[in-house]
Amino acid sequence: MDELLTGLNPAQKEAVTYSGGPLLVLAGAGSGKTRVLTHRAAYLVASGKAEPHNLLLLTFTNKAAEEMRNRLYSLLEKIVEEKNFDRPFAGNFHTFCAYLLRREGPAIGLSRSFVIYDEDDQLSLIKNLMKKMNVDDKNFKPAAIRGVIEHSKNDFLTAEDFLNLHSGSWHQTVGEIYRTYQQNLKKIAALDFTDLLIYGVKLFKEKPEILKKYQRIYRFVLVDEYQDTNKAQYLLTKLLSKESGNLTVVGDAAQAIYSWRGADYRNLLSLSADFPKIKIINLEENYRSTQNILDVSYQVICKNRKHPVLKLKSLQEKGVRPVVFKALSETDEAEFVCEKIKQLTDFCAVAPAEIAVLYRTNAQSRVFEEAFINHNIPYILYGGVKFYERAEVKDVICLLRVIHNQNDIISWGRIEKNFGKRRKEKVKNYLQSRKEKETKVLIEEMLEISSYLQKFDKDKEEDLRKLENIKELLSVAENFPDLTDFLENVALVQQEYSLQEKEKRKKVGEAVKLMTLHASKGLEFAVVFIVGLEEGLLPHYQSLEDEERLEEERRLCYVGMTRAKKFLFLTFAVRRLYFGQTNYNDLSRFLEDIPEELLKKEGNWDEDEDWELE
DNA sequence: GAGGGGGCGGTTTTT
DNA sequence: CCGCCCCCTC
Repeated sequence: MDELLTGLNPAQKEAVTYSGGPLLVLAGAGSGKTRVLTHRAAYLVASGKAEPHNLLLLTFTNKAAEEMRNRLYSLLEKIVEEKNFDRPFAGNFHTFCAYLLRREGPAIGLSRSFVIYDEDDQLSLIKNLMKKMNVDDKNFKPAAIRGVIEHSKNDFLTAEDFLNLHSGSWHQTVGEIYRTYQQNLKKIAALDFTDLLIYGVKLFKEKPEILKKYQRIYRFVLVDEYQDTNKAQYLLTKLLSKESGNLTVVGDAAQAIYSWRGADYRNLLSLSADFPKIKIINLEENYRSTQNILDVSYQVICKNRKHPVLKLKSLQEKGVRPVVFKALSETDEAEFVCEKIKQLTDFCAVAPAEIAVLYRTNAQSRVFEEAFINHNIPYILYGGVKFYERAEVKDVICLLRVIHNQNDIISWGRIEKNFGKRRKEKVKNYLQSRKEKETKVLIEEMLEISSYLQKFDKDKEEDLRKLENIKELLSVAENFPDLTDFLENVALVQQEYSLQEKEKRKKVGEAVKLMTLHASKGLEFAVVFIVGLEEGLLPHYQSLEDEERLEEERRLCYVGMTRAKKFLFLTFAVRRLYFGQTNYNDLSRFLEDIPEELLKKEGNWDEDEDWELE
């Protein structure tokens, strides 16, 4: 038990051992927050307050969930073996809700064998409905409508609420689409991602006896990255822990960067109202960055007024001042980054793998890719199409989904479109005669009868990659012989199996990382370049008019800066070619917020050029 | 059913 | 400027 506390600082220790009910841990960047959460969970077990199955650990993303699970399981390994305990549930909200609804869904009228629709399926369904309803897709963009529907659902607004709330013909039409969309999901027995969460809440609200059952099982609810929860997730955690009061949440409002998809950092703050006796612990010791980096980051984030900001203290040395580089153009900027990388790797013993280039938009990556190729710098580009979203993979999955649920008209529609009418008929015939089989066998047989693979030309590199991906899918299927399990994993775990991903993994240890600021959350690097610090880019031009959104851009900048352990470079370009247009942007207001003496200027500054340009 | 051409849109992205 | 999506044609 004591080994769970060794190496923790006093605040961390207090958070791990606190036994008085609701607990809110405000954990700054690099302050060891996942460590606190997992150690607390393990401590509850070690001290005999809970058995592992009484714990429920939740977070938003698979990546974070996996990290959390691995760390916790290794902490619990010994005791689980000794006492023959089950391992606790540690996963993301959607997976938990899917588990819950497969079990208890019938109580609120759901089919146990519902399919889960992803964004692509949602769009197909919406387009499908719009055609039937004779709505033109010029004035009514399916993607926009999908967004509106999702937002409404996140706010627990039904189609009827939506129609009552908005007048205007555009909204009335969208409301009608929303209503039809929901009806169709019901008919198909499909749930979209948001449904998983809101039906989870609905279940608990409408069936108190079921809620009670789960409250008694999960006597300790622990949530990581609480600033990323949306309304439904907030309600879920609140409902589950209402009886026990044992809710532990960890988060940092200053790192909330996902409000555009429904996350609301105010959930972190409203907990105090819902649990008046909540204990609040601040983690302000930073193990990651030098004090110089933290000072610069603080100057940026402290301008935010709508949420508390922690003042972090570094446990590392003072370090060197972050550099601000003025580039003449976007190519000049990329050249500077290459030069610095060469210097750092050649003379400062920094490994390329320890370096990251972070940008606001994916479109900025191209220039860096070109420069890295020219300079022979190995790199990995993050972002791009996901394995399960690849056309060929999705096609095969649709074959399986119609086995699972023959009413799935969206999958049938896709099969007809991508396989042709004749092959679709063959698939239909096959379904009449099939027996229970393992997933892999099912795929093989269906590929055979639909002669799908013949679509591809082995001599074309592109097609070869697609065949490779299908092969990969087959080997995933080996791990999930049960079809329902397989489809659930496909929908919710979304692990990467693509060939590209394998190549990436091989390079991880030796290449510079290129990614968006969003993608960098939770990671750390010895050297960080934040590029394109310009008005219109960071902050992004679509955020300039709105105070809330500007604050989020500022948090995004802060998240990027606090990824850096030793060296931080901030760059901007006076002139930039972007989407084929030359722009002359002012330097970012976030840079102007930093007192000049905290930075070191490099690049094309004019003699005595004022820091404050405005 | 495939392949070419025109038009348009382009922030971030997880489940 | 690039890439995707849709539609048209053969």
